[in-house]
Amino acid sequence: MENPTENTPAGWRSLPSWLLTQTAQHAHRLVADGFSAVGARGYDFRLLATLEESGPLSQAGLSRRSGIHVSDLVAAINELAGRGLVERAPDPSDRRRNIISLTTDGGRQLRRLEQPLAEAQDTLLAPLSPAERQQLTGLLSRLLDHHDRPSGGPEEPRR
Amino acid sequence: MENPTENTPAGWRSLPSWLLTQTAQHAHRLVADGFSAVGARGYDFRLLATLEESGPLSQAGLSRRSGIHVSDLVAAINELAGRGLVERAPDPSDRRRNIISLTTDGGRQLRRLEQPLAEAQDTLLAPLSPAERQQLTGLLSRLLDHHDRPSGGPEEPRR
DNA sequence: CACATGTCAGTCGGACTGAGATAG
DNA sequence: CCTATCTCAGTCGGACTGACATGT
Repeated sequence: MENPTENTPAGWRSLPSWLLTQTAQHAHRLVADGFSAVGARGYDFRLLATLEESGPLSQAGLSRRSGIHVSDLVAAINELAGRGLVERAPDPSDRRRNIISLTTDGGRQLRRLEQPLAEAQDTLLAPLSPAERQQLTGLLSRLLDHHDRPSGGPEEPRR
Repeated sequence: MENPTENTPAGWRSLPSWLLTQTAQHAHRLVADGFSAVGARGYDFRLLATLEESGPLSQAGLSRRSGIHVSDLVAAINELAGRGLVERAPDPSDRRRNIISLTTDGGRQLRRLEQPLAEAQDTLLAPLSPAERQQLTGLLSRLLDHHDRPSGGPEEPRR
Protein backbone atom coordinates (compact mmCIF):
# COMPACT_ATOMS: atom_id res chain seq x y z
CA MET A 1 0.00 0.00 0.00
CA GLU A 2 1.77 3.03 -1.30
CA ASN A 3 -1.27 5.09 -1.79
CA PRO A 4 -3.52 5.27 1.24
CA THR A 5 -5.65 8.01 -0.32
CA GLU A 6 -4.56 10.20 2.53
CA ASN A 7 -7.15 12.90 2.35
CA THR A 8 -9.32 12.99 -0.67
CA PRO A 9 -11.24 16.15 -1.18
CA ALA A 10 -14.91 15.60 -1.80
CA GLY A 11 -17.63 15.35 -4.38
CA TRP A 12 -16.83 12.24 -6.31
CA ARG A 13 -15.76 10.61 -3.04
CA SER A 14 -19.39 9.99 -2.22
CA LEU A 15 -20.48 8.67 -5.61
CA PRO A 16 -21.84 5.14 -5.43
CA SER A 17 -19.60 4.00 -8.25
CA TRP A 18 -16.59 5.29 -6.38
CA LEU A 19 -17.61 3.76 -3.08
CA LEU A 20 -18.22 0.46 -4.79
CA THR A 21 -14.99 0.30 -6.71
CA GLN A 22 -12.98 1.34 -3.67
CA THR A 23 -14.55 -1.06 -1.24
CA ALA A 24 -14.28 -3.78 -3.86
CA GLN A 25 -10.60 -3.06 -4.09
CA HIS A 26 -10.20 -3.54 -0.38
CA ALA A 27 -12.24 -6.73 -0.57
CA HIS A 28 -10.13 -8.02 -3.39
CA ARG A 29 -6.95 -7.30 -1.55
CA LEU A 30 -8.14 -8.97 1.62
CA VAL A 31 -9.15 -12.08 -0.24
CA ALA A 32 -6.04 -12.22 -2.39
CA ASP A 33 -3.82 -11.79 0.65
CA GLY A 34 -5.65 -14.53 2.48
CA PHE A 35 -5.32 -16.84 -0.47
CA SER A 36 -1.70 -16.15 -1.21
CA ALA A 37 -0.88 -17.15 2.34
CA VAL A 38 -2.11 -20.63 1.41
CA GLY A 39 -0.41 -20.64 -1.96
CA ALA A 40 -3.37 -19.86 -4.15
CA ARG A 41 -3.94 -17.18 -6.70
CA GLY A 42 -7.07 -15.49 -7.90
CA TYR A 43 -8.78 -17.99 -10.14
CA ASP A 44 -7.88 -21.03 -8.09
CA PHE A 45 -10.71 -20.85 -5.65
CA ARG A 46 -13.38 -20.03 -8.19
CA LEU A 47 -12.27 -22.94 -10.32
CA LEU A 48 -11.97 -25.49 -7.56
CA ALA A 49 -15.22 -24.43 -5.91
CA THR A 50 -17.09 -24.54 -9.19
CA LEU A 51 -15.82 -28.02 -9.91
CA GLU A 52 -16.83 -29.25 -6.51
CA GLU A 53 -20.28 -27.78 -6.78
CA SER A 54 -20.98 -28.82 -10.33
CA GLY A 55 -18.85 -31.88 -10.82
CA PRO A 56 -16.64 -32.48 -13.86
CA LEU A 57 -17.16 -29.96 -16.62
CA SER A 58 -15.91 -29.12 -20.05
CA GLN A 59 -13.84 -25.97 -20.21
CA ALA A 60 -16.70 -24.16 -21.86
CA GLY A 61 -19.05 -25.24 -19.10
CA LEU A 62 -16.51 -24.32 -16.49
CA SER A 63 -16.22 -20.89 -18.01
CA ARG A 64 -19.97 -20.39 -17.93
CA ARG A 65 -20.32 -21.45 -14.34
CA SER A 66 -17.23 -19.85 -12.93
CA GLY A 67 -17.45 -16.61 -14.87
CA ILE A 68 -13.86 -17.00 -15.95
CA HIS A 69 -13.16 -16.23 -19.56
CA VAL A 70 -12.51 -19.27 -21.75
CA SER A 71 -9.17 -17.96 -22.94
CA ASP A 72 -7.99 -17.62 -19.39
CA LEU A 73 -8.90 -21.18 -18.54
CA VAL A 74 -6.09 -22.68 -20.56
CA ALA A 75 -3.38 -21.22 -18.40
CA ALA A 76 -5.31 -21.52 -15.15
CA ILE A 77 -6.09 -25.18 -15.71
CA ASN A 78 -2.57 -25.92 -16.83
CA GLU A 79 -1.37 -24.51 -13.58
CA LEU A 80 -3.86 -26.39 -11.42
CA ALA A 81 -3.32 -29.60 -13.34
CA GLY A 82 0.43 -29.20 -12.93
CA ARG A 83 -0.09 -29.12 -9.20
CA GLY A 84 -2.36 -32.14 -9.35
CA LEU A 85 -5.41 -30.25 -8.14
CA VAL A 86 -7.52 -30.93 -11.21
CA GLU A 87 -7.43 -33.45 -14.02
CA ARG A 88 -7.87 -32.81 -17.70
CA ALA A 89 -9.20 -35.70 -19.72
CA PRO A 90 -10.58 -35.87 -23.25
CA ASP A 91 -14.31 -36.41 -23.51
CA PRO A 92 -14.81 -39.74 -25.29
CA SER A 93 -18.25 -38.68 -26.50
CA ASP A 94 -17.16 -35.35 -27.98
CA ARG A 95 -13.57 -35.15 -29.00
CA ARG A 96 -13.53 -31.36 -29.06
CA ARG A 97 -13.93 -31.39 -25.32
CA ASN A 98 -11.72 -31.63 -22.32
CA ILE A 99 -13.37 -32.80 -19.16
CA ILE A 100 -11.96 -31.10 -16.11
CA SER A 101 -12.45 -32.73 -12.76
CA LEU A 102 -11.39 -32.13 -9.21
CA THR A 103 -8.80 -34.44 -7.70
CA THR A 104 -8.80 -35.34 -4.04
CA ASP A 105 -5.81 -33.06 -3.62
CA GLY A 106 -7.85 -30.34 -5.27
CA GLY A 107 -10.62 -30.95 -2.76
CA ARG A 108 -8.15 -30.66 0.07
CA GLN A 109 -6.79 -27.41 -1.29
CA LEU A 110 -10.33 -26.10 -1.55
CA ARG A 111 -10.86 -26.87 2.14
CA ARG A 112 -7.69 -24.97 2.90
CA LEU A 113 -8.93 -21.93 1.02
CA GLU A 114 -12.24 -21.70 2.79
CA GLN A 115 -10.93 -20.38 6.04
CA PRO A 116 -8.91 -17.40 4.83
CA LEU A 117 -11.85 -16.58 2.61
CA ALA A 118 -14.23 -16.50 5.54
CA GLU A 119 -11.78 -14.44 7.54
CA ALA A 120 -11.50 -11.97 4.72
CA GLN A 121 -15.28 -11.54 4.71
CA ASP A 122 -15.21 -10.83 8.39
CA THR A 123 -12.39 -8.34 8.19
CA LEU A 124 -14.11 -6.67 5.31
CA LEU A 125 -17.39 -6.27 7.14
CA ALA A 126 -15.84 -5.62 10.52
CA PRO A 127 -17.51 -2.25 11.13
CA LEU A 128 -21.00 -3.53 10.34
CA SER A 129 -23.50 -5.24 12.59
CA PRO A 130 -24.98 -8.57 11.50
CA ALA A 131 -28.17 -6.83 10.45
CA GLU A 132 -26.23 -4.29 8.44
CA ARG A 133 -24.19 -6.99 6.80
CA GLN A 134 -27.36 -8.57 5.61
CA GLN A 135 -28.70 -5.28 4.38
CA LEU A 136 -25.55 -4.77 2.39
CA THR A 137 -25.46 -8.18 0.80
CA GLY A 138 -29.16 -7.88 0.05
CA LEU A 139 -28.76 -4.58 -1.73
CA LEU A 140 -25.70 -5.74 -3.63
CA SER A 141 -27.44 -8.93 -4.68
CA ARG A 142 -30.26 -6.96 -6.14
CA LEU A 143 -27.87 -4.76 -8.08
CA LEU A 144 -26.04 -7.78 -9.36
CA ASP A 145 -29.24 -9.54 -10.35
CA HIS A 146 -30.39 -6.50 -12.20
CA HIS A 147 -27.18 -6.03 -14.14
CA ASP A 148 -26.30 -9.65 -14.67
CA ARG A 149 -29.60 -10.69 -16.10
CA PRO A 150 -31.27 -8.02 -18.00
CA SER A 151 -30.91 -11.42 -19.62
CA GLY A 152 -33.04 -13.99 -21.15
CA GLY A 153 -32.58 -11.39 -23.84
CA PRO A 154 -33.03 -7.65 -24.10
CA GLU A 155 -36.78 -8.25 -24.19
CA GLU A 156 -38.43 -9.42 -21.04
CA PRO A 157 -40.00 -12.85 -21.36
CA ARG A 158 -43.30 -10.99 -21.28
CA ARG A 159 -45.54 -12.80 -18.88
CA MET B 1 -19.50 -8.57 -22.71
CA GLU B 2 -18.48 -12.05 -23.62
CA ASN B 3 -19.06 -13.53 -20.27
CA PRO B 4 -22.45 -12.78 -18.78
CA THR B 5 -21.94 -15.31 -15.97
CA GLU B 6 -24.83 -17.23 -17.41
CA ASN B 7 -25.74 -19.36 -14.48
CA THR B 8 -23.35 -19.49 -11.65
CA PRO B 9 -23.86 -22.25 -9.18
CA ALA B 10 -23.95 -21.09 -5.61
CA GLY B 11 -21.96 -20.69 -2.42
CA TRP B 12 -19.33 -18.16 -3.21
CA ARG B 13 -21.89 -16.27 -5.28
CA SER B 14 -23.32 -14.81 -2.12
CA LEU B 15 -20.07 -13.86 -0.45
CA PRO B 16 -19.84 -10.14 0.27
CA SER B 17 -16.44 -9.93 -1.39
CA TRP B 18 -17.86 -11.49 -4.52
CA LEU B 19 -20.92 -9.27 -4.58
CA LEU B 20 -18.76 -6.23 -4.10
CA THR B 21 -16.21 -7.01 -6.76
CA GLN B 22 -18.90 -7.94 -9.26
CA THR B 23 -21.08 -4.92 -8.72
CA ALA B 24 -17.98 -2.76 -8.75
CA GLN B 25 -17.13 -4.22 -12.10
CA HIS B 26 -20.50 -3.25 -13.47
CA ALA B 27 -20.11 0.19 -11.95
CA HIS B 28 -16.72 0.59 -13.50
CA ARG B 29 -17.97 -0.45 -16.88
CA LEU B 30 -20.93 1.89 -16.77
CA VAL B 31 -18.74 4.82 -15.84
CA ALA B 32 -16.01 4.00 -18.33
CA ASP B 33 -18.54 3.61 -21.11
CA GLY B 34 -20.12 6.92 -20.23
CA PHE B 35 -16.76 8.62 -20.20
CA SER B 36 -15.43 7.11 -23.38
CA ALA B 37 -18.46 8.49 -25.20
CA VAL B 38 -17.11 11.94 -24.33
CA GLY B 39 -13.53 11.04 -25.14
CA ALA B 40 -12.22 10.56 -21.64
CA ARG B 41 -10.45 7.68 -20.05
CA GLY B 42 -10.28 6.48 -16.49
CA TYR B 43 -8.01 8.88 -14.70
CA ASP B 44 -9.19 11.96 -16.55
CA PHE B 45 -12.15 12.74 -14.40
CA ARG B 46 -10.44 12.09 -11.11
CA LEU B 47 -7.59 14.34 -12.11
CA LEU B 48 -9.67 17.18 -13.48
CA ALA B 49 -12.12 17.05 -10.60
CA THR B 50 -9.36 17.03 -8.03
CA LEU B 51 -7.71 20.01 -9.63
CA GLU B 52 -10.94 21.94 -9.68
CA GLU B 53 -11.71 21.15 -6.08
CA SER B 54 -8.24 21.76 -4.72
CA GLY B 55 -6.72 24.24 -7.12
CA PRO B 56 -3.22 23.88 -8.60
CA LEU B 57 -1.19 21.14 -7.03
CA SER B 58 2.19 19.52 -7.25
CA GLN B 59 2.15 16.05 -8.69
CA ALA B 60 2.79 14.62 -5.26
CA GLY B 61 -0.14 16.57 -3.86
CA LEU B 62 -2.29 15.56 -6.77
CA SER B 63 -1.44 11.95 -6.14
CA ARG B 64 -2.41 12.23 -2.49
CA ARG B 65 -5.71 13.89 -3.19
CA SER B 66 -6.73 11.93 -6.25
CA GLY B 67 -5.54 8.55 -5.04
CA ILE B 68 -3.70 8.02 -8.28
CA HIS B 69 -0.24 6.60 -7.96
CA VAL B 70 2.57 9.07 -8.55
CA SER B 71 4.16 6.98 -11.24
CA ASP B 72 0.95 6.94 -13.19
CA LEU B 73 0.62 10.69 -13.10
CA VAL B 74 3.42 11.24 -15.56
CA ALA B 75 1.61 9.59 -18.42
CA ALA B 76 -1.82 10.81 -17.40
CA ILE B 77 -0.72 14.41 -17.11
CA ASN B 78 1.22 14.22 -20.34
CA GLU B 79 -1.93 13.14 -22.04
CA LEU B 80 -4.12 15.79 -20.48
CA ALA B 81 -1.53 18.48 -21.05
CA GLY B 82 -1.23 17.42 -24.67
CA ARG B 83 -4.92 18.04 -25.07
CA GLY B 84 -4.63 21.37 -23.32
CA LEU B 85 -6.80 20.37 -20.39
CA VAL B 86 -4.16 20.97 -17.74
CA GLU B 87 -0.95 22.93 -17.56
CA ARG B 88 2.34 21.80 -16.15
CA ALA B 89 4.56 24.56 -14.85
CA PRO B 90 7.68 24.45 -12.70
CA ASP B 91 7.26 25.72 -9.17
CA PRO B 92 9.55 28.76 -8.82
CA SER B 93 9.81 28.26 -5.08
CA ASP B 94 10.80 24.59 -5.24
CA ARG B 95 12.44 23.52 -8.40
CA ARG B 96 11.76 19.84 -7.82
CA ARG B 97 8.09 20.49 -8.28
CA ASN B 98 5.73 20.74 -11.16
CA ILE B 99 2.60 22.70 -10.51
CA ILE B 100 -0.36 21.25 -12.33
CA SER B 101 -3.34 23.46 -12.93
CA LEU B 102 -6.65 23.20 -14.70
CA THR B 103 -7.09 25.17 -17.92
CA THR B 104 -10.42 26.61 -18.95
CA ASP B 105 -10.65 23.87 -21.55
CA GLY B 106 -10.05 21.41 -18.76
CA GLY B 107 -12.89 22.95 -16.83
CA ARG B 108 -15.15 22.61 -19.83
CA GLN B 109 -14.19 18.98 -20.26
CA LEU B 110 -14.96 18.38 -16.61
CA ARG B 111 -18.44 19.82 -17.12
CA ARG B 112 -18.89 17.46 -20.03
CA LEU B 113 -17.96 14.47 -17.90
CA GLU B 114 -20.38 15.19 -15.14
CA GLN B 115 -23.48 14.18 -16.98
CA PRO B 116 -22.47 10.70 -18.14
CA LEU B 117 -21.14 10.16 -14.65
CA ALA B 118 -24.46 11.01 -13.08
CA GLU B 119 -26.26 8.85 -15.59
CA ALA B 120 -24.00 5.95 -14.78
CA GLN B 121 -24.86 6.28 -11.10
CA ASP B 122 -28.50 6.16 -11.94
CA THR B 123 -28.21 3.17 -14.21
CA LEU B 124 -26.15 1.44 -11.59
CA LEU B 125 -28.67 1.99 -8.83
CA ALA B 126 -31.72 1.59 -11.03
CA PRO B 127 -33.31 -1.26 -9.05
CA LEU B 128 -33.03 0.56 -5.73
CA SER B 129 -35.39 3.06 -4.15
CA PRO B 130 -34.00 6.40 -2.99
CA ALA B 131 -33.99 5.20 0.60
CA GLU B 132 -32.18 2.04 -0.36
CA ARG B 133 -29.63 3.98 -2.35
CA GLN B 134 -28.85 5.96 0.73
CA GLN B 135 -28.59 2.84 2.82
CA LEU B 136 -26.14 1.41 0.37
CA THR B 137 -23.91 4.46 0.14
CA GLY B 138 -24.04 4.77 3.91
CA LEU B 139 -22.90 1.21 4.47
CA LEU B 140 -20.21 1.44 1.82
CA SER B 141 -18.95 4.70 3.24
CA ARG B 142 -18.53 3.12 6.60
CA LEU B 143 -16.60 0.22 5.14
CA LEU B 144 -14.39 2.58 3.23
CA ASP B 145 -13.78 4.75 6.26
CA HIS B 146 -12.85 1.75 8.28
CA HIS B 147 -10.41 0.36 5.76
CA ASP B 148 -8.98 3.61 4.47
CA ARG B 149 -8.03 5.01 7.80
CA PRO B 150 -6.96 2.42 10.23
CA SER B 151 -4.53 5.27 9.68
CA GLY B 152 -2.89 7.78 11.83
CA GLY B 153 -0.81 4.70 12.44
CA PRO B 154 -1.33 1.04 13.27
CA GLU B 155 -1.69 2.03 16.91
CA GLU B 156 -4.80 3.85 17.94
CA PRO B 157 -4.09 7.30 19.35
CA ARG B 158 -4.89 5.74 22.73
CA ARG B 159 -7.15 8.09 24.60
C1' DC C 1 -21.88 -25.74 -44.32
C1' DA C 2 -22.49 -23.48 -39.57
C1' DC C 3 -21.33 -24.03 -35.02
C1' DA C 4 -18.98 -25.32 -30.59
C1' DT C 5 -14.72 -26.00 -28.37
C1' DG C 6 -10.25 -25.26 -27.10
C1' DT C 7 -5.74 -22.83 -27.87
C1' DC C 8 -2.78 -18.92 -28.46
C1' DA C 9 -1.25 -14.33 -28.70
C1' DG C 10 -2.10 -10.00 -27.62
C1' DT C 11 -4.60 -5.67 -25.56
C1' DC C 12 -6.35 -2.80 -21.94
C1' DG C 13 -6.78 -0.16 -17.73
C1' DG C 14 -5.75 0.07 -12.89
C1' DA C 15 -2.67 -0.45 -9.20
C1' DC C 16 1.86 -1.18 -7.87
C1' DT C 17 7.42 -1.65 -7.45
C1' DG C 18 12.07 -0.22 -7.94
C1' DA C 19 15.66 2.56 -9.66
C1' DG C 20 17.34 6.73 -10.83
C1' DA C 21 17.86 11.92 -11.51
C1' DT C 22 17.39 16.36 -9.50
C1' DA C 23 16.63 19.60 -6.04
C1' DG C 24 16.21 21.20 -1.22
C1' DC D 1 23.86 13.11 3.93
C1' DC D 2 19.01 12.57 3.95
C1' DT D 3 14.68 13.43 1.99
C1' DA D 4 10.99 14.96 -1.35
C1' DT D 5 9.72 15.15 -5.97
C1' DC D 6 9.45 13.57 -10.44
C1' DT D 7 10.45 10.30 -14.25
C1' DC D 8 10.89 5.85 -16.36
C1' DA D 9 10.59 1.10 -17.05
C1' DG D 10 8.61 -2.77 -15.74
C1' DT D 11 5.29 -6.20 -13.14
C1' DC D 12 0.91 -8.10 -11.82
C1' DG D 13 -3.73 -9.97 -12.00
C1' DG D 14 -8.21 -9.66 -14.08
C1' DA D 15 -11.02 -9.14 -17.98
C1' DC D 16 -11.31 -9.07 -22.75
C1' DT D 17 -10.54 -9.59 -28.23
C1' DG D 18 -9.34 -11.79 -32.45
C1' DA D 19 -7.65 -15.47 -35.01
C1' DC D 20 -7.33 -20.06 -35.74
C1' DA D 21 -7.55 -25.35 -35.73
C1' DT D 22 -10.28 -29.04 -34.98
C1' DG D 23 -14.42 -31.72 -34.41
C1' DT D 24 -19.67 -32.33 -34.64
